[in-house]
Amino acid sequence: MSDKSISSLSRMLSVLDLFTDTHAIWSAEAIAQALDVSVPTSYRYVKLLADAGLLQRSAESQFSLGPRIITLDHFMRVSDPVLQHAIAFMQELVEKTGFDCVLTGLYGNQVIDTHREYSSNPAELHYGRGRPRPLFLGGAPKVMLANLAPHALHKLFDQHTAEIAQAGLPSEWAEFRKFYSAIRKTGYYYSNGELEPHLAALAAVLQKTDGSVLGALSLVAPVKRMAVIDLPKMAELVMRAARDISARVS
Amino acid sequence: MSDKSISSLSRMLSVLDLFTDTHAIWSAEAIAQALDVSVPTSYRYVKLLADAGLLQRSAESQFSLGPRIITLDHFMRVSDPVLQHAIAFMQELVEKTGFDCVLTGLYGNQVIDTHREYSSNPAELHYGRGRPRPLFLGGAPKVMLANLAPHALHKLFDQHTAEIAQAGLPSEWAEFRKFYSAIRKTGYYYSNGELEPHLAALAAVLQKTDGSVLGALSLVAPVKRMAVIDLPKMAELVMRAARDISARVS
DNA sequence: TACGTAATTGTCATATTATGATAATTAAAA
DNA sequence: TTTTAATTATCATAATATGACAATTACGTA
Repeated sequence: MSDKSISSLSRMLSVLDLFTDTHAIWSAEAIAQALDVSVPTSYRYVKLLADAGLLQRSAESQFSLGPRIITLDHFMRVSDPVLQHAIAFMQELVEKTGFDCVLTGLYGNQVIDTHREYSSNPAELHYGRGRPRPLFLGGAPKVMLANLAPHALHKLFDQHTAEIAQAGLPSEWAEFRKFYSAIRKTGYYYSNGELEPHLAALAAVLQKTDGSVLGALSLVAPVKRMAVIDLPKMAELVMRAARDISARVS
Repeated sequence: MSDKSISSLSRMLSVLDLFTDTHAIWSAEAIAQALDVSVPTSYRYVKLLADAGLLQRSAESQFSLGPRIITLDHFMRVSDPVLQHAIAFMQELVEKTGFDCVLTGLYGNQVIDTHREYSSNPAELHYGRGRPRPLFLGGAPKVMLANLAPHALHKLFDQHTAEIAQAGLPSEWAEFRKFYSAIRKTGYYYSNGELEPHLAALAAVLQKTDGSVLGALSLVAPVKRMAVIDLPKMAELVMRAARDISARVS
């Protein structure tokens, strides 16, 4: 690590990291400052990225993320086998329960929702696809981590000490492992107000026949609507759908 | 132009161009061939792009588009003012008409659908966000081009002679211009089976107060369901929504 | 329209680093 | 294990990315 001369290639790519939901527009000059490169170089980066469609000129000598991202995301969706097979089952779950249904993926250390089927009255003014989520809060990450190979889980444990403590999870590896092991045995996880105070979710894992994690399937609803729900029955529904999807993908 | 030594930066970015909906998975070796670089270099590219999250390792020493694209797309959606304001109006249109409602954007020479509100029985097993669309077919591109500054339209005319001919549009600039001018005056365009034989669409333009094009708003439905539709009334609905959205954005 | 300012692109010498050939290592398969 | 393929490391060299500076273009204002 240290500061082993960053390659220009990755430096150019790091321009994209600047663009977030809260800071969606950057000037060439601001980019130059942020990356510690000269202004002409910043313009060069921006030009190349814009030619590739990853950035676009916005009003007033500002730049924002470009249309190619939308297209690439489209390609991902139409060629994602999990998504392909999951949608029908998700729609069915929504119909049966009246709750929102969410599909989540685990990419390295990143948990991202990849699809959401909305009920007629969605649980909230929704985030939808692409929202980055914390690794240790909420149902979907729980069931995915619970089904990871032990060494993979241990790696995450070592890398995220602070986050783990903050989420109120055991700081001892043995305890930590037991916690997730229990979830795996249960087969689902019910999260009550963990990610957002007013929302509850019930999640089950999607996995290939070899046991590797494909993602997670969740039903999401306002906490107060959960009062009258038969949790085991709902869990059975979600787990069956998760198994069916998993089977289709394999 | 000619073959003025392509920079390594853009060559690396061109890796992304290889990934499409029909060819979503590439090996490092295939990439090396496609870009005409050595295999080690191909691995270098792939590694950098994967570190940035734009690619990810797929099974069996293959690579596919990565999770960062999903996140970036998410950022685009939550920070896109047109999308923000359009959704409510689109939902209302769907409710009133029972047809699907589509939001489209024009990015340089690219027409891309950016959002779709589905009716209870969607017009087709849908493409949704991100589908790249032809420039000269269908309603949305028509109304957007019709409201471009003349010089911008002329530029497109010069660059796409073949496509224009194939779409059955005038090959003379004067005629071509008149055609689009007429659409602009009408305020909307009704496309019957142009993009896909069984679909009809009615589109109106979204534009800023200075006249620049923001996008297009369309209602889409199967051709056969159009038999009983009062076209002028429907046009009025779409145009009003388009004006309302435009006003909000400005 | 012309002017003045900021934004953007071009030029060029130099240092940086991207590249291919080859070798070494790791991962997967048998 | 052995064998094969996949991936990374090494290193000399050619390629090119970079910054300083200048030139140009775009843009708002008088």
